[in-house]
Amino acid sequence: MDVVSPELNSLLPDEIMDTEAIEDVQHSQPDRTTVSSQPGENTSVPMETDTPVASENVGLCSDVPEQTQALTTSTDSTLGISSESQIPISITSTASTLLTLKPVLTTSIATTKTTDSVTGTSVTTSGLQKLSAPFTISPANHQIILNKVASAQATEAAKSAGTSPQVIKQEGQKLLVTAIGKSGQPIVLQLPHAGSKPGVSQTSGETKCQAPQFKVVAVGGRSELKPIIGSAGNQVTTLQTQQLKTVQIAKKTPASSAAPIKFIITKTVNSKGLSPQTSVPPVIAGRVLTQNSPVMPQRTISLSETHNTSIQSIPGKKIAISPLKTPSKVTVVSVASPTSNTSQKSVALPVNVALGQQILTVQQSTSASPVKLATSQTTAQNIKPVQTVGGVGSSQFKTIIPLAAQPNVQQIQVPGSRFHYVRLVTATTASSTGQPSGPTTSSIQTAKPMVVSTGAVRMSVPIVPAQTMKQVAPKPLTSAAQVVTTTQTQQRLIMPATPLPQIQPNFTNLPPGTVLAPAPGGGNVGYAVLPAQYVTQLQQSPFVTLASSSGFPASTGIQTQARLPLNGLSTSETTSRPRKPCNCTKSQCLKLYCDCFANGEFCNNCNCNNCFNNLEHETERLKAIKTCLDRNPEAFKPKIGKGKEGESDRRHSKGCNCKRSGCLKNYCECYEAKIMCSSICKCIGCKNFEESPERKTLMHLADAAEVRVQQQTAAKTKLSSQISDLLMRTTHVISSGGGRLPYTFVTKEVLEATCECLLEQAKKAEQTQPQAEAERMILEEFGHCLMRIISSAGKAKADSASISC
DNA sequence: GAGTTTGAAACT
DNA sequence: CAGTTTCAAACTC
Repeated sequence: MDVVSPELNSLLPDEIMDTEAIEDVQHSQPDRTTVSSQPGENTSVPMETDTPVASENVGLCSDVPEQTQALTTSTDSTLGISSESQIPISITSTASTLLTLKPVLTTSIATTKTTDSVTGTSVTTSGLQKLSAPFTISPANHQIILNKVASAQATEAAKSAGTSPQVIKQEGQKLLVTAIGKSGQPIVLQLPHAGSKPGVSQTSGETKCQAPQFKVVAVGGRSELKPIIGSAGNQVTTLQTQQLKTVQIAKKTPASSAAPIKFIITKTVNSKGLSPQTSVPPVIAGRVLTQNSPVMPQRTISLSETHNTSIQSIPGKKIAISPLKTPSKVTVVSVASPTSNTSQKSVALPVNVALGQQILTVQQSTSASPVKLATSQTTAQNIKPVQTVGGVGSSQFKTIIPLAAQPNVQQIQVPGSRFHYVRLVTATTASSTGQPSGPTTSSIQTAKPMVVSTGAVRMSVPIVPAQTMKQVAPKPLTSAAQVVTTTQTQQRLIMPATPLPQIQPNFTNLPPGTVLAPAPGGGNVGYAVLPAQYVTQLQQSPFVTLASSSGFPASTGIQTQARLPLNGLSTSETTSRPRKPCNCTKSQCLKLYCDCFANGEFCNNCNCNNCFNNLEHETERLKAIKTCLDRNPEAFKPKIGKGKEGESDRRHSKGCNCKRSGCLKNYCECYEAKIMCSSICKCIGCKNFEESPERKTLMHLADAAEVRVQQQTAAKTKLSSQISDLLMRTTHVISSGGGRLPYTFVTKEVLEATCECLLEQAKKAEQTQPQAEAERMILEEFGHCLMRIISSAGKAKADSASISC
């Protein structure tokens, strides 16, 4: 995948490549630089859909009106992140994050330049949420460490970097990082060195020469650093991931110092070229539809649409995604790579999050692009690995995405991708259109499919105003892209963010499917946590689906397809074992008694009564979640996690309390998770330990039973195959006529004739004595009849053959 | 399938 | 924190 070169950018239509759209926010809206956006501020402008051009690039742009959250390097070289004591950073991660940036690659960062001085590179992420996650900055190393969960780790990391950790709180500086990474994957934003002072203080000339930089370092693994360096001089250095995925920040060189700095962040995701084996070409989501006018209805533009042809026609499959005439909007692109081997994986879809004012463009690029990629991890800045981000041992895929003021979330599902993409939709906008949307509505205001061309995979993403989105069937696209609309029932995957000010929990504790609104006065940000099963759906479904925020039918199959790692089991383990439907009768599925609820899933195809664990009872559900979290902040974390440091085995986080089962029945959570009890268990009469003879016996029995089952299954399969094969042959023979079996000639007429012959013979035999002789005569006659039948059959076969010849 | 057992979750 | 109750899954018949 090529990165659009500056030259090429200049040739591109402004609406596409105009990086100026990523404008100097401070200039135009200086007062917006603070994070705290007032509620309702964003609501007027709906987020547009981005439609990527069919290419290997992934671009995602989301615009958030009036809300700028930019992290800029200040003149004093301190990093500030803005407003309200909390840094607007959204980090999503859990052990398995939906929008997951693979350990290696990871970070999707929306950056935009905020200062017109330009030199300073500012990293802006938009729409961010409150930073509940610890955020530390290491001035010495010019690093910002974002930690999702505990700050202790961040602190340590900062210390390891040689500096004391700092909390960034600087007015006017906002940082949005939409980084979705696995837990344990810290994201480090590396700032320009203090000495270089790339910030506002620099002159334009300095800008050009010195190339103010901002570095985004995504730490994929605990030990991996993925720094991304963006410079003003059209050069971006990216530490490439093992998967050859690159995050690039292309910056259009300003013609003059006065010109705003434009950034294009390009990230190569599963680029075809890089992963030729990939069966599914990378997805490009490319084009972000932004609206300048608050009243504009949402639009989804298909990638195949003609207005994108300019992009598509670009050789090298270069995609330039830029804010469409929305200078002050930010598109946050989340690009993640699912697994370490994900270079093989096909699809990465940009996340379109309606958050900031600035648009970040993500593109795939190749080495040929103006963006330079550096594979060396030893960048000028010492990047210290930081602690994990996200819940430890969290096995659930969760994505937390900042939401706009009155956000509604639409989910984008990408086949073949483990990422979940969420589109946030301002509800008020939808209502402002005055057009109620209904099922199968295809109007622009109500539902317009976004098509993402992924090469072999095409996705149709209906985007519908959240509040009016009820059972909106995806509209088939008739564009040249030949997008096929899924016939699958529209699924609502994410709950609209409703005010839930009290909830300021650790994000990792939130169950998937939860959208949390910001605390009062905390700004227009909310959080969306997406269930992991969506990922599965992404992988299974050839389409991209945007989830509506309401009217989620219980019949949809999402919940039953849950693939969340359960009880510490790997995803693969759970993949083959769909979660059982619950049978709750009294809890309304809003207590942890309910497995669905406990796993952060909506009930679906369950047998529960009076179920409130669905989108139709969002309020109740959110309250229940809050209650659970109040009671136990770890309530939604996986119970099975890593043991103590150095222990490789999984173990129950709390331990069991079994008294009668000997911990050898599924009543025991340890046993159920196929792990042994540990010292933290309070069980009585435990037999679930390594040397336990009972346990060994049980295991042997279980193994034997499993083997038996497998054998039986294999036998059944084989038998079935043989029968099927036999039937196939028979059918073929019969249908061909050449091999008709004799019995097929025993027609009714033949039968009657035979019977007549036998009766006649019997009459004759009656006159014959003894009886044995009579029977012999009848049997002989029967033999003759059979011979005649067979003879006739043979003759017919011969005739048939001769005819066919 | 109904009834029992079990232990986590919820409650006091 | 401990004891009790509630709950739904696991289990038995």
